[in-house]
Amino acid sequence: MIEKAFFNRPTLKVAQDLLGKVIIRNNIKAMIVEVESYIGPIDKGCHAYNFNKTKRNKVMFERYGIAYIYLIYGMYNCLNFVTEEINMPCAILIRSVEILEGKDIASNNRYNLNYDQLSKKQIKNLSNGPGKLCIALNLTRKQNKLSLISKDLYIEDIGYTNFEIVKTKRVNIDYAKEAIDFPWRFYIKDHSCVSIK
DNA sequence: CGTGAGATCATC
DNA sequence: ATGATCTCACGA
Repeated sequence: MIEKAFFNRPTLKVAQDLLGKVIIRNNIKAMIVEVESYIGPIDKGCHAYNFNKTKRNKVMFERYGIAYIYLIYGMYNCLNFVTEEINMPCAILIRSVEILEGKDIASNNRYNLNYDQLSKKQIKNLSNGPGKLCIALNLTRKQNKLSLISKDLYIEDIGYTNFEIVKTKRVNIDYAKEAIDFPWRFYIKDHSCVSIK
């Protein structure tokens, strides 16, 4: 298990170090393939821009090492990892994972089918997006504020480092003014599970 | 393969 | 009114 101090480092560093690590959840192992960083104090794309604290985003103001999960577009959840100290609202959005183990559990969460019953398209769409991976991993707002070193949700290092990191703009934050262009989205180069190239 | 509309609701 | 998204139908 990765210790909590892992998250007590600069958000952009933590985000890149998360690539290739594995989320353990309900007997599912899911490798992190794509992330985005959100840095409240200076980031107009972030819910907590300019330290703006609301009922929804207050978890971001807590200490590093917990999950921030919120509802988006009325029907989907997004999983974030909170970084930095208390009252420094920063987080990392998990955008895509590859299911390594527990494929039947994940595919049942998502499609009510076993993995070997999935179509090619369903396999591709199993967990390659922030909303999709939350369904596959059975994460909802009930897990908001959950510790990232709990038995129900934690991270492991499986020693996978043999990849290049692509750094690019974040997705779907057209309203974020100058922050639109911040290169704070990171993904594993050439990985088939990346949501958008 | 790509495109576009509709779903659906907490938040501001 | 809007969104850190996804699905489906449609056309190529």
